[in-house]
Amino acid sequence: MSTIKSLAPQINLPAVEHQILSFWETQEIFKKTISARDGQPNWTFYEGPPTANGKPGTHHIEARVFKDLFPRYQTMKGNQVIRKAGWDCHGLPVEIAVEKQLGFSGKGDIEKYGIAKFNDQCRNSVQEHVGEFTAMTRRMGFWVDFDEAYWTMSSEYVESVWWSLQQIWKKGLLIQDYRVAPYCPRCGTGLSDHELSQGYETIKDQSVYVKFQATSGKLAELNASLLVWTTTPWTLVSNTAVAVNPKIEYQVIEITHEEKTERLVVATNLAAVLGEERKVLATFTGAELEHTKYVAPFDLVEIPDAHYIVLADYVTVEDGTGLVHQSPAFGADDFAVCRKYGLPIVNPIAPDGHFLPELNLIGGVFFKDADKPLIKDLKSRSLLFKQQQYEHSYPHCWRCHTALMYYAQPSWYIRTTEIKEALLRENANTDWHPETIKTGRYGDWLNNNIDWAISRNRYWGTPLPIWRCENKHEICVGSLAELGQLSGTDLSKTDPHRPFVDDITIKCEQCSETMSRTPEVIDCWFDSGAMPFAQWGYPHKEGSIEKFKASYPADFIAEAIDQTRGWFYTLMTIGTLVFDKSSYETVLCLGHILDKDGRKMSKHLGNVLEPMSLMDQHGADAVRWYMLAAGSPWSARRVGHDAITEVVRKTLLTYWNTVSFFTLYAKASDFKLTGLSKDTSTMDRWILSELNDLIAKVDDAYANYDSQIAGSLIGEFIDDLSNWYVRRSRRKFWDGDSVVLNTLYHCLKELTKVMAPMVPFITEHVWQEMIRNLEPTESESVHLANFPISNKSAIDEKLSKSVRLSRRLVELGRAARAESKIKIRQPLARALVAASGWDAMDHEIRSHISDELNVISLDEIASAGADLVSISVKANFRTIGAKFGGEVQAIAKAIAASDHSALVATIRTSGSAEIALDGGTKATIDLEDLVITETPKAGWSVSSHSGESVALDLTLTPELIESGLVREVIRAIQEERKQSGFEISDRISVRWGANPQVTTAITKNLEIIGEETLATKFENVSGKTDDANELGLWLELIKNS
RNA sequence: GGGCCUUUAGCUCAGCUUGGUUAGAGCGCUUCCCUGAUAAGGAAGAGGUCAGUGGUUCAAGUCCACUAAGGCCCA
Repeated sequence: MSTIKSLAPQINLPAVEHQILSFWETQEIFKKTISARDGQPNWTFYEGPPTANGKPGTHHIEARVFKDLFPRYQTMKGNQVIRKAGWDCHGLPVEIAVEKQLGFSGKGDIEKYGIAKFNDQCRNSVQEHVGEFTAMTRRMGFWVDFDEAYWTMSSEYVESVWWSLQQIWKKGLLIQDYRVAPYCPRCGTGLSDHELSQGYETIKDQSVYVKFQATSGKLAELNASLLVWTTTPWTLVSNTAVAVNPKIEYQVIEITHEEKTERLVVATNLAAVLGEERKVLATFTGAELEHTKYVAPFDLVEIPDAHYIVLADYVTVEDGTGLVHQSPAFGADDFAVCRKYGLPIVNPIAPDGHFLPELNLIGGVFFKDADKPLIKDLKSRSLLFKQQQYEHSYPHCWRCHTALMYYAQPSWYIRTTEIKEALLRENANTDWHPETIKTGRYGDWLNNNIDWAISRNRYWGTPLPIWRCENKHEICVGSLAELGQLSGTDLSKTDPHRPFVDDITIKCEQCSETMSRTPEVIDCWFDSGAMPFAQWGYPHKEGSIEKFKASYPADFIAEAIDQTRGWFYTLMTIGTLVFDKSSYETVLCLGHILDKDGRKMSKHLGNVLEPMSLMDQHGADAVRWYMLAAGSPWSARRVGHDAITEVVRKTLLTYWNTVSFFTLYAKASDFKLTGLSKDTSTMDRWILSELNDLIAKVDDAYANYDSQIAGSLIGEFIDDLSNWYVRRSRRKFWDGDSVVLNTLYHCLKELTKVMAPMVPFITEHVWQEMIRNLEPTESESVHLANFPISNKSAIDEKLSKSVRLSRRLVELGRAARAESKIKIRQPLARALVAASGWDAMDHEIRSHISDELNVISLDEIASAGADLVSISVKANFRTIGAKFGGEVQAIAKAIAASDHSALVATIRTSGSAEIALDGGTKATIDLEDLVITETPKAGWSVSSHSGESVALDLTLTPELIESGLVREVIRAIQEERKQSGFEISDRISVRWGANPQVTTAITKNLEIIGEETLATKFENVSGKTDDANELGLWLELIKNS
């Protein structure tokens, strides 16, 4: 027979959490939550693998809290939720970290060092950081299976990725093309669009207006020059053409500039750049200017058959001159236009970002540094019309902050534009939280979809499995086994990374030439987007096909908003490319975590909250609750210590103290668990109604991925339970009433289960210390329990409303008390109440009001008689506005001017009343159109709000004063008991002395005082009043032995 | 340059979908009250031109337009 343990109200949450962590581990609770659901429906969650290239930050906790809550909830709902951890191992971030560590400054250093050794370092770096992520993940209580974690660098993962690339290649969607793409000259690699978006910085550049002398057609006859504006003077070296918009109007304008007469061509709408005084010599449409030849600004590189005007619709008159200089190697639009005209694509810049060394003037100069000498040269040849500083945001490498260049380069693309319709279809079927992302940010992105550049000229990544021969025959390999067969070697033990795969050659089936691997590795975003199948090694590994089929697509994924173009996109796209179906059905898209001042957390600002110490200071539950329930998960939120402390105080400790309270009194009264009693009070019925309502609503909120609503509902219930149910039932707990103890126990048990997915530690602690203690046959862990089922028949909406009204009336009464300056300990004879809903309020609820306000009787205000009550009335604009529209002000005025008592009397007897308006018209109003406030006329303390009033009769009789004194005495003795450190059930003897008035009160009420304070003996020590309190009372308590 | 979001008390945020006449809550501050579970609870007070301007309406924090500041995303 277990006896109940009394749990101290003080609790060290972080310390408890460490105990719980070791309990979970030794008992393998996580594994049991999964094996217990064998044979039950799968609920699939995909873990988006963090890149293990640095220490985890507090923002990593955010997504992981949500990734834990819903799987825990679904498990409690009876589903099997398999959770594989994952690590994103490849990619530039890892390479950069290693480069830094080794003090490298570019690709040359890596190749000198050796790719094999470098990649080894990358592998080590990943393993090192994974340790820190694992520790943080464990500490926060995020349950994922680390033993079965997938690593994107493992052979089976890489082979699976190869297989998917082969599928895409077979569909003709994996191709090599020249494209102008953002390129980091330092890293020596192109960047994908989702990488690009992370690195915009605002910088100042020199923008220049340059004159190109026309040499053919009408413009040459007019001796005019094209005026061209550019923010990238270095691209003028490879100027190939000038684009105009065929529909825009252009003018030849004569001006005097720097004491010379010049004739310049600009778009009519932008002619203002030439100054105020200008003479228009001719007007052309852009279309008329096509093929006009001109003299190129520089003659440093040879560009044959070029330098004429071309037409392009993208040219606008928003800035510049309406004539756009074309340098096809360095601009995507330029490239497309020049290709259309069959113009050559000439690139004078080497892959390291420096101009080719053999060039005059700027040979060997870094592209960004070439602007100055080039501008100087233009000036010396009088080709520079004007230059000015231009501030704009320009893309930089997101890792090394080097200014990027748009650069024509051979690159491998996945033709995602070919499957745009399918992507839009899949997106339409996806359940986004919040919903706006679907058609907003993400939908826009899909609508403007461009082909995915997936190759990287780097080292540490999944090698692109394409082999080619001299004659451009190519083959895409889907596994090491296949590669071994083609190359005629046993590769089963080969690491499928560079440089090992680079050495493997194949004999071309078509021409017998040697095929070697194309040198690129792939975008690591492809790796993570392939995890739905690659995590199982699909389709090569044994059993992977079944496992994949059972877990595709995911029911649920969750990440922060920056993944819209990252993982959310690659996951959906690869799924659609390979299986014609998106990889997930529901996606929760979270806002970012900011510091307490609303700034992004970053190392260089020094405002990063270190997650481990945050959790060790406040507890992981507190951090979890904050992330889940404070503010909207989808908007950016600030995190600071104060906000988390509040969670502890308000929610977690209030919950814990209610538990502690229960155990204290359950122990004191030798509690027997009997289940819910049929013989309950209104208060019991009320809290059980609230409980069942809570269960239903939280169930709903969790099912809809709304942790914020779940959190606020739970918070309200904890407040109801602790600050109303327990507070109002205190007397019964003191008496050891089995009904209230069982009701409270039931509420706490169900509440614990409802809260468990959000705050798994403290609920587990309560489960072990209280529930398993009383019910040893209950499940081993709260996380193995089923989610409670709401008993809908117990929900009593009317009762709930009635209790809410009673609590509002208590508030009003307390305000009236404060106003009157009469302490609550002093009983009053009577309070009068005016409120709709009072009639329906049951006797017990009314008694709680009189108890709280310490008044002997409580009556409806009408019973006080008409002469005692004054009535005031206001228009209820909401109903009157709906009924009368424009007349509302006139009616309100008429109501205000009417005899309020008479108006109310009429409506109360006949249901409606006619009131006359200023213009002679009449309006019929009824009770709902009025806000009635009834207050007593004199000798009362009154408080009113929204038509509800409580009035206190302030008359004090000698009897009332005496019982006030008795209450003071009881309170003083209780305080003294507490001070003396007595147990709540200790019996005591009281030695006392007091002034005559108090002495009379005490001697007349010894029995009551004794009952309340557990005092069995009283001894009046007369004359002992030297150190009496303000009441004139002296006390000494002795514990009975 | 384009799109989206935010702007309400000293601080953190509700309220806006569905417009209604005293704009709420928490934290912090002051005074007081209650209390044999509580690190809690309650009342009162100080603290708001609901970013600004204009419009729609009998009535705007709420709807519309524009502007500003901040943020995010794209170019």
